[in-house]
Amino acid sequence: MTVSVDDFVKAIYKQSILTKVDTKLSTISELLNISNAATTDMARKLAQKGLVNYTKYKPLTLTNEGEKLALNVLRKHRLWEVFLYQTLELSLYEIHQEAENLEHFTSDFLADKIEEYLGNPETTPQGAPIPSFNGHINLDSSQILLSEAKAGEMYEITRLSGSEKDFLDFCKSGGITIGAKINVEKQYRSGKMIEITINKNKILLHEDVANTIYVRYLSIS
Amino acid sequence: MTVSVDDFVKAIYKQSILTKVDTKLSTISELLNISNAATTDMARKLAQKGLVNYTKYKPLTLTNEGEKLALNVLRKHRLWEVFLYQTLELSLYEIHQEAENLEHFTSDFLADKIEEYLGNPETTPQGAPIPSFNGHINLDSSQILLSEAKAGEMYEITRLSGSEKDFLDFCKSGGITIGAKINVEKQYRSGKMIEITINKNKILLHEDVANTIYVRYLSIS
DNA sequence: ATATAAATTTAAGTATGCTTAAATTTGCAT
DNA sequence: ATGCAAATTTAAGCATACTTAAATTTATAT
Repeated sequence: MTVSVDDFVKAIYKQSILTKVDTKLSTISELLNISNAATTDMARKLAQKGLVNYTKYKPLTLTNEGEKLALNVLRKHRLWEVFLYQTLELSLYEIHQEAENLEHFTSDFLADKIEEYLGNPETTPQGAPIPSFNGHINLDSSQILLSEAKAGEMYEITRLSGSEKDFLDFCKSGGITIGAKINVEKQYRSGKMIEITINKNKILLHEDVANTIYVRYLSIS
Repeated sequence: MTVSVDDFVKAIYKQSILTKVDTKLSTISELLNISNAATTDMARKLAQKGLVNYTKYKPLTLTNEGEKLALNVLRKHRLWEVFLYQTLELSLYEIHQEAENLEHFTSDFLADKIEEYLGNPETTPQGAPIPSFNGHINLDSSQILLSEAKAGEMYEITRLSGSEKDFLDFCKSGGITIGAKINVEKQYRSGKMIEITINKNKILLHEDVANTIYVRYLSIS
């Protein structure tokens, strides 16, 4: 498969698990930064190849085959992230950038070797689950988006799914790291903001940010 | 740069240091397994980009810029080879295959990190010198091709430059490894063969094979 | 129900990196 | 020096992965 095909199925996959609504063609165009015409083109080609279900004017979904490919690419991406973080000590931002390139040119054989070397890690340093070689992925249902957390309750941060430098720098400086305990102080629904405290520090987050942070409910605070 | 461009300048570079004669266009076509028409096309495009010196019907050479690019790609290739061999314990054949893909998608930044992690290795497991980040390469003049070695003299194997599975398997099973001491028994110039002994074992090699093995002269045998 | 806005598709065109076939140039042998 | 073979270039064409602009379909609001 080509880089474009990998990225295409990966985009549909990520979008489909992120939001439960159907994946609009234009959403994929935006994610991949290509025109709608190019997306239509690709959708037709990949339908032909049996990777995408495509009917004119309808949302895009992956076939089983397409999902398998997406998970395979995601697996390689995430194994590289763990490796680059643990072994070569790159930053959270750097590992994403490098893995984005390496994922497309990593054989299944090499991915297995990396996985073995790392001791079969379950998640990346950002807390993302790593699909197994056979396409299984651990979608932990106890994790919810921070934007969906209840005010007055305590949670543990389990995953930072954003990959932008600003986001990761902000999280680091604010103590928003995997495993950190937080209190959700208030949800400003109309303002699309959420107020949390970490180690007595108040932090106000916009929904866009809270939508890329996953947490797990801690019953007793 | 694209994969094709990387491979093109790499092919010219390798060819130019391997043989001292001018690099024919058709040689590059063969090495890259593309048509002469495609090579002509690429040569014109890369001349335009300042990477290749190209005049119709004349041999191909690299500009300084082109050589720098070739050495940069070679550096990444060879750093990956060391890494895959030492850290992930792949075979000599496997490391070449994987590095061939990874080399094109490795940032200078990542290459530096790998180099640092490995402790600034001088050569690959096959004995090939690793160019430095600034494009310097240690072309050890004390090394000669086995095919040019003198009968009756003793040599040390310093490099296996072939990358085919059969070649590497043959070398391994015959004890032809980096650092091994050999005696050159006879040069069958007309038959393009050479007879050597390693650990009392006689081995007869064809010129094609002897041309991918580098040795260093050992004065006292 | 229907106009209109939004989303999507179609059409035409571009760059890259190839192909094969035909034309041309170069170099070597006599 | 010339004529032929080998090497190279030109020409025409193809697939991929895009672009913009125009046409069409779908969804929404009144």
